[in-house]
Amino acid sequence: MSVTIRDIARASGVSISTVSRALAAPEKVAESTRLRVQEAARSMGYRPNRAARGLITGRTGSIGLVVPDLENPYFGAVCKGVQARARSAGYSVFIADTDEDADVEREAVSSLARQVDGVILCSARNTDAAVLALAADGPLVLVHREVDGIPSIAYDNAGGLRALMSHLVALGHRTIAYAGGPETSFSNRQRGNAFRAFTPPAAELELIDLGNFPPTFSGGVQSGDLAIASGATAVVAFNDLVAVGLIDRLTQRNVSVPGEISVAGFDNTPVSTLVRPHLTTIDSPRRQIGRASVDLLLDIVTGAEAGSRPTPDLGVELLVRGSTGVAPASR
Amino acid sequence: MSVTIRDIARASGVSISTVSRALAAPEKVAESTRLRVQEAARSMGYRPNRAARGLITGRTGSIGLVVPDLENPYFGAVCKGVQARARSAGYSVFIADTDEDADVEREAVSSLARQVDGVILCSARNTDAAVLALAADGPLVLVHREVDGIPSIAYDNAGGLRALMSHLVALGHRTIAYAGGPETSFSNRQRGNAFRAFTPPAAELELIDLGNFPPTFSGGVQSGDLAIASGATAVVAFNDLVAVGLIDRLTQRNVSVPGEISVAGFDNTPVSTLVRPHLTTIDSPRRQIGRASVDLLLDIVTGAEAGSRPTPDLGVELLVRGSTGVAPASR
DNA sequence: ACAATTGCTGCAAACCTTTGCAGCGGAGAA
DNA sequence: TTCTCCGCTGCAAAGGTTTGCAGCAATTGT
Repeated sequence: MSVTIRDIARASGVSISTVSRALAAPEKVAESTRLRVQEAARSMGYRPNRAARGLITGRTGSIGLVVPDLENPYFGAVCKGVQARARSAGYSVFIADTDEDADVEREAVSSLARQVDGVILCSARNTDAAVLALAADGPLVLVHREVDGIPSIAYDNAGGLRALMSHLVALGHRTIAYAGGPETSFSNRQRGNAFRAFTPPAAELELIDLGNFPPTFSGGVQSGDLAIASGATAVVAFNDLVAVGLIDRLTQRNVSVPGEISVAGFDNTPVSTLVRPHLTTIDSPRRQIGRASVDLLLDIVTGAEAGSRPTPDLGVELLVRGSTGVAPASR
Repeated sequence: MSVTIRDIARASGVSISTVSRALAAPEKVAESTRLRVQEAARSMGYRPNRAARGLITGRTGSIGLVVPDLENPYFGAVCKGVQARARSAGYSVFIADTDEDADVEREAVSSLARQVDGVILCSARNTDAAVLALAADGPLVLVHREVDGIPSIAYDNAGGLRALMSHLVALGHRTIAYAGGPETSFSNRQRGNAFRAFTPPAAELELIDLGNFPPTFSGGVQSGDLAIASGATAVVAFNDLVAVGLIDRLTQRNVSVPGEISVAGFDNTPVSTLVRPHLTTIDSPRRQIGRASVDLLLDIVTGAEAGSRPTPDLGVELLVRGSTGVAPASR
């Protein structure tokens, strides 16, 4: 069928062990032999059988990635980062979409765990206990979620939110509302906590919590009327999509953005510059998150000593665009 | 380390062959034995070693999926469809993102081909010859692309375009422009050809080709000024993103949509209802495409006789929304 | 010239599962 | 009772690769 190490051994007149070494550990083989073998392998189009290799090494050369929703460009970007980094490290990646379902998520992680070297779990929908149980199936790295004892990658949600708040306060806003995401979302908890804990340098500030909304356009629409009723002059939305929905509703009700109410989003997804006004938002380094999670996972898998790799800078950045402006003198 | 078939054999007092059969071909084993073995396997948490199984069966239980851009929700949706169907058939899926690069695409397909049972290649960026060469590496199914001799899945681009054109003509438009996508895109060729070939039942029609644009928001912006200059009262864009960029530019130039110019997109991506006016567009059955491509691939892999499965209905649907309206009496 | 060392290479086992073949025992038929 | 057949089970080989160990030859040191 396909060409094996044995065919190459025959063609180049050496044993299969030598072929194996010539390809995998070139320094253990005399240069002349190595060249001969490598040339034979090349010309015969040899590709190692990963199943056979995996059988003996116990490693598969692939990793698993579990995300809640592939159709969401946010996770698409994370996937791209994971993808790219894994490829350059010689790994392939299994991707599983859970449709935001905790059961599917558990099933996906545990079935993947048996056939990969490690799993990256993105925005876990499960409880801490369930996640902990999943970690028993094999190396696991969490993204956008922290659970005691499991390595994870996250960016500075709180810092981003504070930057946004400072920006709004500087524009003169004194009554600011937060349109939250799903109650169970780790990121939402971080953002919400940072919001409630925000204390400006000097000014008196009224903070209003509008409640929890689905992290979607229609979630934003829902929050729109509450935002108007609240009397806030600025609203921070859980993410860009919610912000866009919110703006849509405000516009429908003839409330001008940012003239009467400023709106800001989170994540700098592509949609943020597709709408008018363009969205002020926090840019989260999604691809970098993907890359960093692969690095972390592979360090664990290959047993690299902790801290051998510098912690990547996963800083966030405030992008000021048209949807935020100076607070109206009065409403 | 982990529990193998051998451990179960010992625990249940049978040979490893019997265990293997009890789990894989239950009818070949006496019921009492089967129950005993299955219970042991369950309680010991046995999971078959896929590498070992793959080594002997020559099958991996996984498929590969190669897409141009995971961050594009269009492909995200296709991935979801592939994903879901593969899972229910007991397959896992490797996903590779090529960043729209033909070289990366070839590399991805051929490296994946060695470790999966078959590959689904979405919107191939390569030439026909290169795609044909890739098909030699193993079972290959094409999506959104047709190459002689390679099985493929596509939906009715031309039919969708014609439905759109009829809609516009019915609204009184007599000068219609097409803002094309990338020259190398198969879908764009299909849509463009259908556009140029369109012949309405009765009316005199002027068709204008605005040229090729990147399939992005800024591609749409680029086409905006050309659209205005062309004198067309309606523009069909290559896809939703181009349509949104186009509308954005028209709005900036104080051309009202659909008052002065109607705009329509393609694909019904989520963005089509995020903007105002909502986009009239052609809904393409993305998830269904993903599912159908898995079905086709697995039929090939498992050697099912051709035609054993009914051809799925991958019809498209015209969604009329706010961005198209009656043609202005004059401009 | 001999011993010790070093650098390469080959042998063979191991990884876990599937599967063709043969053997065993029991049931039914003659 | 004896033969046949059948259902169930076990043996053993096979699949491609890696790797510890041993062997071999050449080189270096004395």
